[in-house]
Amino acid sequence: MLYTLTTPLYYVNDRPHLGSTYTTLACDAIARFQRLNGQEVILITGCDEHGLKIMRTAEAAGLTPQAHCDAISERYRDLWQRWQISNDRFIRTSDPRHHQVVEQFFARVEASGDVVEGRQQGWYCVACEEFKDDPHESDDPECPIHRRPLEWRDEVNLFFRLSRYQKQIEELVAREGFIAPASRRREVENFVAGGLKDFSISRVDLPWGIPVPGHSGHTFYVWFDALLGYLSALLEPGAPVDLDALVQRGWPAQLHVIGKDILRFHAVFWPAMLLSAGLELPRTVFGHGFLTREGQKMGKSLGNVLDPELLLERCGRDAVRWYLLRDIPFGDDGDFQQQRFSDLVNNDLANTIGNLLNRTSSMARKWFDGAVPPSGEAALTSHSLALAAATAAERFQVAMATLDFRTASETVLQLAIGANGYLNENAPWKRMKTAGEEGRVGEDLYAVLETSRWVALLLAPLLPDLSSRLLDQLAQEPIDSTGDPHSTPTPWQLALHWGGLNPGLLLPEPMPVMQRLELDGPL
RNA sequence: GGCUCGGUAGCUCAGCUGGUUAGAGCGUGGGAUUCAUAACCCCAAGGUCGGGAGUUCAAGUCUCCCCCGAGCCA
Repeated sequence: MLYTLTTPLYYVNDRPHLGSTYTTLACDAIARFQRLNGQEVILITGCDEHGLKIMRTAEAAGLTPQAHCDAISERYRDLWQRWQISNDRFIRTSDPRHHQVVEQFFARVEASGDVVEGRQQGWYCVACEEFKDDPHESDDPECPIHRRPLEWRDEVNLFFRLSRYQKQIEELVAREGFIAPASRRREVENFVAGGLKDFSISRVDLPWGIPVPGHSGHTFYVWFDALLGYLSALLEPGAPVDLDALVQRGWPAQLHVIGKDILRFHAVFWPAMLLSAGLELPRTVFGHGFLTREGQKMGKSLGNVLDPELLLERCGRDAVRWYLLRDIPFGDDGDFQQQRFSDLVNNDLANTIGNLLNRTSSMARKWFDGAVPPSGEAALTSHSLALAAATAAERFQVAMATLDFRTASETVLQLAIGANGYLNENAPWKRMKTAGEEGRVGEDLYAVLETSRWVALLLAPLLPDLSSRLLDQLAQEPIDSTGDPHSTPTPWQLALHWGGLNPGLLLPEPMPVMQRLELDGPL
């Protein structure tokens, strides 16, 4: 079975920010984890490019909308590449084939009798691309979110008859596991319980959009078109556009990962649209929280925006991934604190995990001819570290499967802490001074080296780079979490087998696998 | 205004269906050690679990009221 998961299709209004990077990193970790376990994964990301806001942004920059979208979407594509995101697709809603998908989808919705004309009158926020119900002062109303003036609109639009799906959506939304984390479910339930209203799916006089077939002058409302990008991303290159074929190509998605602000679109409007078109519904919609910085909202006006490009350059992939995945409960809001960021990276990655391997490897090399020592008793699965490793791997699997990156990370870390403790307890450097203890020293070192190998393996989906550097220091092949599916047990699963490290294997000269972060001045 | 979600050690958070002296990591202080990226290991201090009332043999954990923060809807 295919495991399809999606990031949002990011709106090309502006360059990528940390929020979208966070979402994308998390999805990448999930995708890698699933692949390691043998799933054939399709990780979809991309850009949402239509709408009035884009048109105006482009105008302000003196560009055509297309040129503007080309430029921004390229930045996204490039950024994800530099973060080594293992996305399988990158869809742009200005793609001509996406237009065809939208047309076909609309035809189905229309055939279901779910498209009606209606008059839409009210105050409109261009930034939200939404009508605002009843602003307080009608003289000079502004958007409460964007603090920008609303524009009066009075137009005849096409409406999607969402109200017909009241019952089905109620059931869907109440379903265990559809909306995650569960703490967000009630809000959506209440919204649905309030009665679903038909919503407009077209705009008039908006040239930067996909024309609605059979309704000249109308283009599709951005959201209607954007959500369909998830389908377009699954099209087979070159083959004719056929919605029915998508079932073979990975639809329905197992998981939509989104920011909590767009939960409603994904958990209410989107499923109703799919029902209308006779397509299957996604299994889970996960709304994660937002990031603040040192307790404050990030924003241009405050000038405290954390730039993902800068973060990548100055701190590297592993550091940022670790901090975001390990320290922020996925789903909750999180606060980026620089001190904590460098504390965690230095303590966990450089000191605990990196140094563990470093100290052990150098002892092994010094006293066992530069190689992995004979395993002896340490090869037994009843060895205390073997047991710890097995338990950690089990917990890790459960945590990752439930998107609990925090617990998963902590589990790996605890394994490394345990191994460090084991070394201090058994003090091979002391034992080595008494004759006849070499055997025991070798066993202890073996057990710790083997544990390090497990640490490296478990880190593969979370920190693929550090994982390979650790494995490299252990003279092991890196684990590929980007490629084609493997039948189970997969190479990764097979590698997670106590005793997999071969005694006698020559160890490379120890080098720090993780540089400590020395950040002077704010990022 | 209605609703939702939070309010647990200096910080970030765990605490399942109520039950021994409330936990972890970071930070702080002390000790031990030298294999190692001044790293690792051990120990300690620090909490009237937002406030109040109630249910119970027993409440951080249930009920009600209030306060604070974030958000959704008006």
